[in-house]
Amino acid sequence: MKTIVRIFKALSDQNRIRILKMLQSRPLCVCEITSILGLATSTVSKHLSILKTSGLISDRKDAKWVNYEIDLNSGDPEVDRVLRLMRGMLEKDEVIRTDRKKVTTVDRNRICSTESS
Amino acid sequence: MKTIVRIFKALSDQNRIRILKMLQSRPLCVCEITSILGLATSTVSKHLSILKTSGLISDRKDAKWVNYEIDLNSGDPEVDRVLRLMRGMLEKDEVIRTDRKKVTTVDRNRICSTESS
DNA sequence: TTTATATTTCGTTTAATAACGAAATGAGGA
DNA sequence: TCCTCATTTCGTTATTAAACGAAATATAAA
Repeated sequence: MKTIVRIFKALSDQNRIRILKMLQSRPLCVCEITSILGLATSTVSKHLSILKTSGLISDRKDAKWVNYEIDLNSGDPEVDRVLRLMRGMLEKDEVIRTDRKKVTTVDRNRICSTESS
Repeated sequence: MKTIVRIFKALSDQNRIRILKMLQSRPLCVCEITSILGLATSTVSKHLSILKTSGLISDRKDAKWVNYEIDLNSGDPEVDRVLRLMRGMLEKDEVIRTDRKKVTTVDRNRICSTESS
């Protein structure tokens, strides 16, 4: 039960839903997500840790970046069910659509470092 | 998007999940739910209003009671999807199982009024 | 119309959450 | 080793949420 509540809590925030929907396109690093959401890095990092604790996503080191990705084969059938649900949701939402476009054009080598947006 | 966030917020509380799972058995009035959860009436009423605002449940007056029930054919496909998801979830959870048992034996004519549990 | 009772609303308190900037961590490259 | 830079953690602040009891509503019965 605690697991399920944790999953729904993870999804009960607009920014975390946006992150999850972005990750459906491809794995992203913290700074890419930060530049799309327009939040502080520390805030995004916190959102990602909440999603990770819920089991919906996982992280993987890649050179100096940490890539976050949707955790398929998490082993938890409840997580899989929710991830399938999220696949079909919000596909026509305007916020999600523009986030998706940004995901295709964002370049971590430009975006990150000292520069902004 | 706001609708979806509202739905997940509604489900991000253990007591509200318990209520929703109870309502899968049959419609219940506020005092029946109150006696099973062991919370104050006003608290349960608030939980029910949150679930209702999310579109997951609806209420119907019946004599001096207000029956709450799962809102099938809500018209909203996202609500239907989530309700279907919840159907298959937590079926083996201990808390949910004991709640279900209590639902079958609870009698609003005895439970309500001045008496407790 | 009065009384009883089921439910909602109000006001308050306490706990949880989201946001930020600054400082700490940790891994790669010079 | 030392520096750089992406990320996390820490400390703080402001907002939201959950709980309660008391008071207000509303409906049935007397």
